[in-house]
Amino acid sequence: MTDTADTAKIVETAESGDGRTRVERYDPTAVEPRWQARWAELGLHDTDLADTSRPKYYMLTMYPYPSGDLHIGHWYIVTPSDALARYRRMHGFNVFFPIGFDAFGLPAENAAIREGGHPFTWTMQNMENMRRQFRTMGATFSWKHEVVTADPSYYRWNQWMFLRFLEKGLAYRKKSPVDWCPNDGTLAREQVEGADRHCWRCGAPVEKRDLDQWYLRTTAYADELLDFRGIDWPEPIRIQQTNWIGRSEGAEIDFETARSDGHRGGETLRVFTTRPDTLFGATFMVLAPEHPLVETLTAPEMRAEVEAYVAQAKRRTEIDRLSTDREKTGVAIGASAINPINDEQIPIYIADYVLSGYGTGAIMAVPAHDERDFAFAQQFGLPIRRVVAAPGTAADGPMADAYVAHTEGERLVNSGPFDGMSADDGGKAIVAKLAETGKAEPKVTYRLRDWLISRQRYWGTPIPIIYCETDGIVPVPDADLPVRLPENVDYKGRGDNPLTLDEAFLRVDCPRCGGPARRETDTMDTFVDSSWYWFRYLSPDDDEGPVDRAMADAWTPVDQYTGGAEHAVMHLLYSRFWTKAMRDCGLVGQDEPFLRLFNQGQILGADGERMSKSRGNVQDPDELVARYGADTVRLYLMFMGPWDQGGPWSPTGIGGPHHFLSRVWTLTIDPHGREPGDPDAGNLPAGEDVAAAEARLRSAAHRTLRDVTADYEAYHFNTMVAKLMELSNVLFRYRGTPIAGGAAWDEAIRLLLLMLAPAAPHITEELWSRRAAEAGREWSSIHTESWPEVDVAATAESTREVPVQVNGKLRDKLTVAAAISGPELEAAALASPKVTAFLAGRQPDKIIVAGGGKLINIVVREV
RNA sequence: GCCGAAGUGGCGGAAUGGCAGACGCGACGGUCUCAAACACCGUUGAGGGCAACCUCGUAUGGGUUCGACUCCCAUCUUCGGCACCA
Repeated sequence: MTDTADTAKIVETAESGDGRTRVERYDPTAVEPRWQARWAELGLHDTDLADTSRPKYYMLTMYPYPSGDLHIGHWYIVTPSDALARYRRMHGFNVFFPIGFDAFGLPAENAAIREGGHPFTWTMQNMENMRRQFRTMGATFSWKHEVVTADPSYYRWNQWMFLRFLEKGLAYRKKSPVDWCPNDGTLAREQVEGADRHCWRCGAPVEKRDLDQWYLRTTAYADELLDFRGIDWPEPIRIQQTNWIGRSEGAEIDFETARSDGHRGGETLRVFTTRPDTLFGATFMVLAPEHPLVETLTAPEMRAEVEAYVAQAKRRTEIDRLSTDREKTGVAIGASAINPINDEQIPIYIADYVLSGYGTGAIMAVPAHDERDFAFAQQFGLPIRRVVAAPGTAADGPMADAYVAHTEGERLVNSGPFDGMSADDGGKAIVAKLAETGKAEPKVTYRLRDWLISRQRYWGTPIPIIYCETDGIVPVPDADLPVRLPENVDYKGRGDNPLTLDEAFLRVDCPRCGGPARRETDTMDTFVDSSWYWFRYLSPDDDEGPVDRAMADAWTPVDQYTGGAEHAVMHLLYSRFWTKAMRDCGLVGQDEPFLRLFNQGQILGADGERMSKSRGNVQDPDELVARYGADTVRLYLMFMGPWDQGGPWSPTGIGGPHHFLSRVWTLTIDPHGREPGDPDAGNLPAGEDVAAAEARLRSAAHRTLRDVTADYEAYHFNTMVAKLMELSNVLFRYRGTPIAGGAAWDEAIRLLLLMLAPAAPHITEELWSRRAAEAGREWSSIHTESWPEVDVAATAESTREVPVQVNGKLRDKLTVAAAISGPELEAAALASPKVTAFLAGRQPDKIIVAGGGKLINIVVREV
């Protein structure tokens, strides 16, 4: 890859009348498009996936939703990722850095309903605009591997894999409630507004409606998903996923309902508890309002009240129901249960703090040892009986709070034959006792629920299922895939799914009996698309299967995945699940999708809110690129702060990086220039001769290289840029002096450009080409260079500064030989006049030489 | 509410047990200029002092340590997620 044809000549510097040199100024608009075109022409970023001569590196960023325009948040994700991709290439890796679009989803439908267009058109136009904007960044995406999830060649494989999961028993159908508007059909969470829960479009009150829907069995992998061995993920994400999965060990225990007026008793009520040791403390029982036995158990005189409560609970959100802050509500249903361990009769309540989807939807309430049960018991005047006592605590007597935590030496009390056992042993013994008669068994439950993938919407992957009157649920045969979305749809300005009205789509012959049948009209959650897209980048046009196994084996797992922490428990967990499910279908040979994860922060609008068109707080990068150039915008985004932090967007300060790049430009093309304003211009610093100055410059350059390399590795881009600025400041100090343009200077410039190249690819490429031209070398891209090596010898220093503290307060700084010994350092510190003044004749009690002589602290008793 | 994260100059931030405020923005002063812009050099946490210097200071209150922005406990505030936004 060599070429000299359009390499610019170094610009002549001319003396102007005022004695100042006039050099060509840094003009990114002239430089950037030229190099972008050149890189594209040379195919610099099109990864050859078949090349095995170099080690592979799969660099992935979360693909964008084509919302319309790229905003500065997209740049914030991509810019450092691109810098890393370039950095890894300089280390000899064959880097794959693909891009695509998460093209299905709600906003496209909203636009279609609002504007009367088609989600397809809206999405395609947005993608075209975003592709253009991505190109102005100079990102090294491998465009020829692009994936668009709304394309039948992609979603076909969602359908195909769904059918494999169905065969494996990983997909199933179940009734479950949705938020329903009579005019606009199923509503998403964000489409339900206000405390009274009304439809965002038409304002109608939102109802719950039970629909038959498709689930994926994520819970089958719950234990495996808790195992993070072999992947290097941030601890907060691992903790969040662990808590989300929420593994609880405990027991299921059967209570029988008691005979009473109008009720014969004898039904089994199974509860799940993590605290079987507290069974003697169960003073009432609580069912979820949705529990199937509520209907049969409710006493006639309670029926009206219970039904009203059930209706009210249905309208509450889960967050609201689980709030421990809210006053406890509930209703006694007029029935009792019998505690199997002591035959005690306890009343049955329904309350919305018990959820039907967790455990068995019923609990034994132990107010003495559970905070929510305690609050409920207080509210309803129910007995609170202590059954676990910490050492020194009386077995009886009033309790001000639930005793939940465990204490060393605690014992069961008020628990009949189990009194005196530890909570742990007692729980096991109680379960074992009941297990003899089949009334209890040890059980593990999870907070994690199976994944509901059915969506009552048009703009998604059709679920490939046919309903036949004789054959029931019939999968679409593989040969008939993809089930395509019909193109002509009419939303009629409403939110419900137009597929349900499309006769041509709906009517189909049953693949088994040939009789009349009906297609499933639900489509898949868009999280299905994003659960495996990185495999498809490797073989986007493959029509034999979803993944090319050989490619997947060679290139996955992904080495580095970058995206927002807001995806901690959904997308990132679904992707892990999907990979494991694919593995179990024999499609891939790995357990985990992403080896290393990094969560970059989120750029908010200037108002501190999430950027969105409706808020009008979106920062358009095009404007900034036109004004400062892509390199400045890239550098500013990296310099703003730590990458994992994000924060409100403010362009204040973008002048800093621009200024820095201008200085790099000036240093490279005009080393001998001088500016007025510096009284020392042209002179070496006092006390330095040429040799000392060159040694100092080399030392600065190689220290910078050492530190910048560490910062790239640790993704500390803000300090990386700061260190390059420091080096440029050092170089500016030597500009116009006798060492400017010499060997040490030239080496420092070379290192500076190489270190800056991944972050600011255009200006470095331009300056690199000019240096080549000046030296009469043939051009080759700076982006094909190797990362330079640190000269450790050059970084050594003969003296260093040691802070001296007295009682932890800084009192002096000593300049000492770098190789000074500990005792010598102590002696020097004690000899310091400032130190002796503070000691005022007192003998030091202790002298601490910290960090191998990095700091000295003299401790002396205060008088 | 529950789970996770973050609070440091006028502003973005640096320092992850050892010199608080690197680097940059802004502001102020200067050089250059007829002038302005650009560029370049310098000053810039607060308070006190002529000065050398001193005191205070990392959301708040406590603790551990020779030494705490950093570790522990409690509190406050802000942000992300809570299963149909992506």
